[in-house]
Amino acid sequence: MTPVRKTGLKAEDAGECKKSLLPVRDALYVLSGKWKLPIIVALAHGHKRFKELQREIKGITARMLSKELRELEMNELVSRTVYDTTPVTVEYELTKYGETLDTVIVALRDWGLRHRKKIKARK
Amino acid sequence: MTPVRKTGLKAEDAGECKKSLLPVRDALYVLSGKWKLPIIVALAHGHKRFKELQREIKGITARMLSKELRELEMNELVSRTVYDTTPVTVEYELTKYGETLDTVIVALRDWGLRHRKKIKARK
DNA sequence: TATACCGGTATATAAAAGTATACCGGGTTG
DNA sequence: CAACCCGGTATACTTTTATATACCGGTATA
Repeated sequence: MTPVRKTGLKAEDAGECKKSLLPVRDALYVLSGKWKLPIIVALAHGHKRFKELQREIKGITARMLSKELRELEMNELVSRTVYDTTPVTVEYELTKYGETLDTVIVALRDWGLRHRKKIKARK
Repeated sequence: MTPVRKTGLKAEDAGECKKSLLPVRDALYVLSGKWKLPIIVALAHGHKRFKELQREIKGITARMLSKELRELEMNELVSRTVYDTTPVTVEYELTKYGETLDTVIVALRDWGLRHRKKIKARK
């Protein structure tokens, strides 16, 4: 007896499935927190400065923006470049690697859209 | 000038992208919390009773299991069936709809695996 | 009769995540 | 000289999320 599907959830045995829990967690962790997505989306259209981001992302405090940017930077999803202008300019940009999140964000969006419709429909 | 890619992050204009933030959030919300994934994975191989789940998912308390199952049930990802046996049996099962999470979990897993490798490689 | 299993709930607490607010040095503009 | 912009940090606080622990009624088993 071999699995019918290669990638499906039920196709894999319990051991395999449990092993995949960690990578899934890793991916979710990278996107976790209230502000990561808004930041990624804001940077998807090109580099932005700190204050630009803060103005564009409604409601975020400097503290959270700074913290989340640092985490994204540590995961190499975002790059930080300091320009020695006056006053100093700091530019944040989605890295090439950061752009690979594309796939997973699209998957989340598509399922999310479907879910929204379902939830609305049942009222 | 039209976008080169149809589904990519950068392919869409700012408005479109911001709109997609909500569905992405919805999808992430459904998977949010420490125990949702472990529960989904445990149920991916067929129905389980409450205590079975609790035994299988190491470290979860009855309170959290109960709470997370209720949330999954509200989102129609999991069904709850009470059998009038003695003692009473309560079975939880992934719904057909719950199985559609498949795609997004696979996307997360694949990116997560890639990310794991990257992080390990740079040490 | 005592003990254990089932499927939970209630209460209290701890830990994590997010917010509010003030402040910093360096530079520029009025 | 005062006020403002930049790119943040520090401290204290609130809210959310998760844990620990005790307990419940009903039934079966020793």
